This record gives sequence, structure tokens and C-alpha cells, in this order.
Amino acid sequence: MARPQRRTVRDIRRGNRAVLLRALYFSGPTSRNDLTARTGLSAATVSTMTADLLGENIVVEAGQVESDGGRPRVLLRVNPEYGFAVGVDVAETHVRVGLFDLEMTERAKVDYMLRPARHDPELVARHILSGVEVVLSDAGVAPEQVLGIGVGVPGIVEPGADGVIHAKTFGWDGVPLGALLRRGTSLPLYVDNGAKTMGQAELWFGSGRGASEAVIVLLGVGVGATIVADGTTFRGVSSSAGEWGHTKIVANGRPCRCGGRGCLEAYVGIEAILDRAGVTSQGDWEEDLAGVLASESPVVEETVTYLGVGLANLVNLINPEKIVIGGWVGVRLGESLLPGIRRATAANSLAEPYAATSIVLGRLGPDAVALGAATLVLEEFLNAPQVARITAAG
Amino acid sequence: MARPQRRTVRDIRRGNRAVLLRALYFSGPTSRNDLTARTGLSAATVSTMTADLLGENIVVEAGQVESDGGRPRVLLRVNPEYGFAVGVDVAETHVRVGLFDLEMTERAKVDYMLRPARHDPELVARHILSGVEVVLSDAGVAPEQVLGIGVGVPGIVEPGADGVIHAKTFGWDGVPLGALLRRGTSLPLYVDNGAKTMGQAELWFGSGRGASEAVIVLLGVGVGATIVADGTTFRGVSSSAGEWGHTKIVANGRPCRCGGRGCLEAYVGIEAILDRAGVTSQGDWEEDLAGVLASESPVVEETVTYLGVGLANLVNLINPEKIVIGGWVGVRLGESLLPGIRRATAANSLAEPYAATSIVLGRLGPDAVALGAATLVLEEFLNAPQVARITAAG
DNA sequence: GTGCTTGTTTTCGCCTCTGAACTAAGATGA
DNA sequence: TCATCTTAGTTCAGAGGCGAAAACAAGCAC
Repeated sequence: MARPQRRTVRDIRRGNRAVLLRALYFSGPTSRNDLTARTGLSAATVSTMTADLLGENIVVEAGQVESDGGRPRVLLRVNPEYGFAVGVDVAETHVRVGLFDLEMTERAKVDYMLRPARHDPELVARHILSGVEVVLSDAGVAPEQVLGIGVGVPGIVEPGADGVIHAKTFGWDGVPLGALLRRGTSLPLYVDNGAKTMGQAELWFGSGRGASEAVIVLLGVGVGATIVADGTTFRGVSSSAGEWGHTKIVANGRPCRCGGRGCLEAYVGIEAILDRAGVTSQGDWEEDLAGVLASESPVVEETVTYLGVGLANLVNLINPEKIVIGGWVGVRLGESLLPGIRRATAANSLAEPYAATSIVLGRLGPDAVALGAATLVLEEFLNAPQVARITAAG
Repeated sequence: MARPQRRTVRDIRRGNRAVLLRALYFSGPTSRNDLTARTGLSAATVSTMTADLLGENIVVEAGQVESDGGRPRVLLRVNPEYGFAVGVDVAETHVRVGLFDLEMTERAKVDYMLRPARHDPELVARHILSGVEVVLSDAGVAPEQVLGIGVGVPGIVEPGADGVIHAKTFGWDGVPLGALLRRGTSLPLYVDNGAKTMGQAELWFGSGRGASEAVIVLLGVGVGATIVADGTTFRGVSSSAGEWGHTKIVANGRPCRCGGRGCLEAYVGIEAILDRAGVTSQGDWEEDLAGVLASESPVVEETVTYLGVGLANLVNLINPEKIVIGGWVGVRLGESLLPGIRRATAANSLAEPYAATSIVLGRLGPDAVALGAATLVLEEFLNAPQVARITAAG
């Protein structure tokens, strides 16, 4: 029942080109010979296609490897400077703009502080646009070299060209951030939920690397998840899939800031943890959390249990091969409590799917949101290199 | 990060052939002219391809439609008798074997009763194999005409050729039903969880028809779900995705027969409903449930609430465009309580994803499991018609 | 230098799609 | 009755794509 999609002989070339480029990107320097094995394409096709890519400067040579008794292999790699991607993290307290080359090395970045409760959409858009200018000039990159701008934001992002956002905690209800940005730039824009961009980053460059069915959970102020099915982020019909933090684990339980009751976030979100521990925060949540973890408080054990229930629900429903625990709260909890979290998950899930899952910690830091946002641009580039280039130039 | 998959020019033909056949199958009698519009293929391609399909007897003519002032269109349809599919429902109390033509019209069926607690795998396999012989001879269909056998079973089915099953309630732990069956037949076999085959049936021929992102839930003795992503059943890494009945909605809640606590099934499974209502069953659960529903018992309202929580978790996590409530308990509850179920779901889910979801009742009866199992064969046929035929013949 | 090995490119045949020209089959109206 | 119009379906030539195999390239060993 998959959407009918006619194919013509040209699509093959495009598809195989993407396959080749992906192989080249993820395997690092590789010879044409290796590429035939990796992609399954014939040597002939690899040869002509790499010739094209070299001619377009998308791929460059990267030395040789002598072989015992035969012609040496010429190594190829994706040209990291063929183009650049901007990644933006719009968070509660700041807007961060980073410029990345194709290898996702950060070339420049700039932060703008946001006053809490001052999340004027126009201001945020201005920060992003001026941030783009700043990082470009800092890194000496021309706008024509930029393949696109990825933006990670809190809340739900409607599908569609306007990038309309609903973020209750932000006071945004129907803010067309994409449209606001498009007034100031003609570069391709990709707006997505920040938990999803972080998930994207962990999937491509962090602990989720190589997984095809996975869930990357984000534990921080908010609680969310990125569900990965068949190697790509699952978005659901209106792009809001993955709102794990507001699934209920205690029917009619603790009230949540979303207005509901018994949400997972109302147990394992940072505010909930501190509240349940009876901590009145002085503003530094990280320190507060460290205090709770160092204490003998039963809240710690309870938190592990609740988290285990939440994770077990994912195990039973999604049956992933890997669960990555990310977000600063998640990583902090995991550092000392991962074995307990695994036990709690096992206790609440079915044996078969649990046995198929490995639960690991994320290994990217707080910059993962911006990196993941830039990865949206990279993904587009790898899927259809020439098209992305044209759009960017136009 | 999707699996690299090289394509050659031949794959195009295969893919387009599948596209064409699907269009023909789901649109009913259609002219070549309509097919060009529906598939996006050129008239030339449609012409040569339909000629092939007519030659192979996969497609047949189905009359004409006169047009005002031009050559009349010749209607085409899939030949319902090109091949047949066997669908098997292995349930707690019986094994049912049905023979379906390509239009999924049931041509013959046979039931075998199972004594409770007498679920010998060998016996079940023998029932299935002799059932296949019976329905074939009843319908006068030769084995060579059968494209495959689909089997829906309780529990988790491991991916792989042996069709290994883990079904706690059945007393099956690692039963290789597929391997047992293969000893008695050379036809292609498809073994899948019964909730998934039922979901498949509702998706293709029932209330889920046309939905691309959907969840079909099954409420009966057990509670499960079929998650549909991009038009196909999502299975997870080891084929056990969708174990919704054992997701927790009350941390540390009521004990469940799976050994866990607070599972959804321990609140809305039929045994749980009756237990919570204080009914001691005489054996006729349908009557018992009717009694509970007719009473003023608060258990009814509570059940609606718990079900709403479970459904809301799906809404938040999966963001489907449609939720179909199936299974005999689900349909019975839904008949009178659907508005309340919708309210309870709304109360426990986020506004945006809830607004994007419609919650409807399943419209296929208890035969949906066998029908869905046969649909597994149909799906294979539509995806690669010629390959399926060859396998069946071999 | 001559043979051997291995990597890369070129040549050639086959396959698929599409646009355009062409054929088929009925309606219409003088 | 028959020329003309309209719409459906088929045929053909051309372009683009892939793979097998032959050809070419570039080292090593003796």
C-alpha cells in the first residue's frame, strides 16, 4: 500500500549516485574498487559516476594505498568544503548558530542570550538571520557555498513550507518561523523539533550510528524522543510523532505542565525530579540534580523506576535495536545509574523485545541540537547532491 | 541512512509493474487511459505492460465504457482467479483455514476445535496442513494455483525462515511452526502475529483503507496493535513491535498475566474488565461483557478512561492519521461508548496530534485474522507478481 | 625487460522509458 | 453514406542507464 511512485531510467542514476555518495561519506577515504563492493554497483558505473563527482568537485582524491603487486588504489572522499550547512538551536535561554562543513566540523558559531519569557518570534528570527551572517563572515564562507539552514526548535513543527510552530512552554502558538526567516534569506530552510534534530545527530554521528530501528530519548527540561524506523526519523502524519514525554505512565497521576496528568515528563523531567525531591531550585539545575543524585533520597530509585517504565513502553511498542539516552539530564542520570535503568526497563518489558534492545548513553554534548539541525541539510545533500546544490545557488 | 540499494534498469520494470498492478487492484476495473493518469506512467509504457500482464493472464478485460464521441475504453482488472491465497487463524480455541481468491473472496473454509490447554504444535501444524488440503479440494483449486499460505498466530513471531513463535498464553516458547509446516508443503509460507494480520486486513479492506500512518488496535482476550508507517506494517528489529497491551499505564499497577504490573491489558483486556467488575464468568465472555455494559457499574467508565489513556499514548507517540479499534471487545465497547473513548483520548493527549487523528471502529468481523493472513500473500503478489508465481510453482 | 597482479576505464550490447506519429473505433452531421 | 471529429490505444525511434568483458594502467618480482 506504499504510495505508487513511477520510476524512470533517470531516477536510477540519481538513486545510485546517492548510494555512492553515502558510501563514500560514511566509509571515509575509499577506493573505487572498494566502492564497487560496498554499493554493489559495477566497476563501470562506479568509474563513470566518480568521474562525474570529481568533475563537479563534490568528491576529491585523498592519496593512494599501495597494494602488494598491483596497481595502487586511489582513495576518494567527499570534499568537505564543497558546501557548508548552518545549524541553529533555538532553546529556552539562547539561540545558537553554528556553521559546519560537510564533515560536520564546526567552523564558526555565535550565541545570543534570550531573556526567559521574552521569546518574541521576530527577535528570534532576527537573531538567526544575523547569526548566519556572522558565522559566514567569521569563517570566510560565501553565502553561495551554503547548502541550507537547519533549525531545531522546541515544540511541534507543522509540516509545510511555513515552518509553523506550536510550543506551549515558549508561548508560541502557530508561529510561522520558517516564513519569518524566508523574508531574510533565500537559502533552503529546514525547521524541525529540537529533540528530533538531537536524535538525528546521535543517529548519524553519536551512539546511534548505524542503527536502523532505534529510539533516541531526550531528557532535559522537556522529555521527548526520536523514533527511527528503517534508518529515517519517523514523523507521523503531522510531524509530531515522538512526544514520549507526554505519554502517561500513571493514569490520573501527577499534574504536568502540558495540562495533563501522569505524564512521564511529570516524573523524570528535571523540574519533576527536583520537585519530588523537595528541592527548591536556586537556578542552577545541574547542581541541584547532582545534589539529589548524591543524596540517599528514595527519589533517585523512584526516578529510575519511572524511567524504566517509560523506556519499557518504547521497547514493547517500537521494538528498537537500540535506545540512546540523551539530553543533559539523561546523560547525568545514566552516568551512575545505567545498570539500574536497564534493570528497571527489563522488569517492565517483554523478554523478547528487551533482549533485542541495547540501551546506551548519548555521547554528543549540548551542541547536538545545532549539529543535528545542520545534519538535516547534509541529509538532503546526500540524498540528491546536485539538486541541493542548485537550490542553494538559486 | 536508508539501506543502500543499488538499482539497475530492470528494477524499474519490476517496480512499475507493481505500481500498475496495485493501481489496477485497488481501483477495480480501469481503462489503460485511466492507468496512465493514476500511475504517472506514459501511455506507451502502460500499453506494453498491460499487454504483458494480459498475456500472463494476471489481468483480464472487463467490458467497455462508451465515451461521448471517441473510441470506447476497454476496462481491465486483475484476474481474481489467477491465483489463490490460504489464510490461517490459529487462536486459543480453534484453527481456521480459509481459501481466498485474489479479490479476497472466501472460496472455502474449515475449522478445527482446539481443547484449551491442548496446543500441541504438531497437532496445530497437522490441522493447518490438512485444512489446506480440505479447502483446496472443496473449492476445486489445484495446489499449483496457490500463491502462498499466510498464518496468523498469537504471540511474538521471530523473523526468519523457521517462523519461531513465543506465545506465553499458549504455552509455546520457541515453537518453529514455520519449519513444522514446511515439512508438509512447499508453498511459500508467511507466519505473523494475529493482531498484525488483523491489522493488515483492516488496513487493506476495512476501516483503515487508504491510511498511510495508522494504528489498528485489537482488543480481545489479548490486547495488541498494528502500527502502520508509510503504508506498511512496522515490525521493529525483531518483529515484535506493537505490543501495546503490555505497555504500562499505571506504574506498579494491577498484575498482568505477562508477569508485569500495570499493563494496559490488565485494565482493558476482557478478563481484566470482568475481573474488575466482579463477574465470575460461566464461560461466555460475550454475554458477560454485555452484562457489564448494561449495568450501571463504574467499571464501564473506568474502562473507557484506561482505554483513552492507552490510545492517547499512541496518539502522542505515533501521531497517526487514523486509529482503528478492532477485536470483538473493542467493537463491543465502541458500539456504545465511542464518543466517550474519544473524549478520554482527547483528555490525555496533546492537542495537535489529537486533532490530526480520527478514531473509528473496525468493520471486519472475527474472520479478519485469517483474511489478513491471506493478505500477506496478496501483498507479496502485488509487490512482485511474477516472482510470487514462480515460487509458488517451484 | 618480461610476466604477473590488481585497479580503473572504455566499449558494446541490452533494457527501459518517453514523445510523437500512427492506427482503431466510435459519434456526428451534411 | 461518408467525410470529419474525438478519444483510446499501439508502434517506433531515440535517449539514458547498467553490466560484462576487453582494454589499459601501474606497480612488483625476477
